Amino acid sequence: MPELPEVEVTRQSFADRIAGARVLALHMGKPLRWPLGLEPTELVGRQVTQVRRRGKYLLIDLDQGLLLVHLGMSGSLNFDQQQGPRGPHDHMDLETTRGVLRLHDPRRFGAVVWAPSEFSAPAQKLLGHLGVEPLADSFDLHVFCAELKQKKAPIKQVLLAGQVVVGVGNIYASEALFLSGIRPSVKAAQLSKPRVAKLHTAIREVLARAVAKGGSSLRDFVSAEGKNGYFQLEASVYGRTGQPCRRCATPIKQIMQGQRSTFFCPVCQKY
DNA sequence: CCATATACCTGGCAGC
DNA sequence: TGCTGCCAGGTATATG
Repeated sequence: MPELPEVEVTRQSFADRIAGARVLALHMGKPLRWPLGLEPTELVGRQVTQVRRRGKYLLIDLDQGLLLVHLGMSGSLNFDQQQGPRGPHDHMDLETTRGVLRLHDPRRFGAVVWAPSEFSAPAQKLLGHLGVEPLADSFDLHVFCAELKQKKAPIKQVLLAGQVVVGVGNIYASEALFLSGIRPSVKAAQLSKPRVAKLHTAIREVLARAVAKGGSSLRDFVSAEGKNGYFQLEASVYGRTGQPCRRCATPIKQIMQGQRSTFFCPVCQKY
């Protein structure tokens, strides 16, 4: 489900409300991708100081240590004063003095991992190799260009890998490549500087616009406030196999790259 | 080190 | 109606 925009929208929907809360209890459901890494009772009494995001990870900072939360493919967070009874797919309840943060994740590709600091081994195992934040000023065109020059894999897969730039998942990779007129199968190193400049702009625009619109609602995404997003209503290529390109009316093509579907317009994306 | 395949898990849907 | 197979927003890990 969640790419950078959905994770960021989720963060914004509860960060201010949970900041300052004290942990009353932590209940975990079925096993997630990785074990929590400490006894849940150890967290009782700790204070939530802030909620940050790094790539698709949420960092819930406590006055001592932090929780790394990943939504995987099907996860969503809900923060409310009172929650109903836990369902079969609710795998974390973080009870605090301000409300309960609940993780709902049917496929359980998500994770909640405790780390003593963001620089500790358990945190760095997950965060250490991540690329630059696309919406930050540090996403520099010239650095981006230089990094792509060293990658001979197809540009779509380089974007998805997250080692150059984070947060671009399967939906937004296809969308950004359409906006910049790039064929997803082109090797990253082959892209011209002007073309990379278009891609750099497209990534920022598509992600920022999706955040502003509340994320995508393919299937079941909802923010922690229960609102759903509207981005899918205007996807240019994602999920539009065979439908006419919005710009030139040519049928959108679908191919497989690294076991993942890619969507593109064969006429508008030639570079 | 690099690029690609695999594994994790459940639900929804198309096709028979 | 009910079964089967395939597909789904991610990414660490294994494999070549």
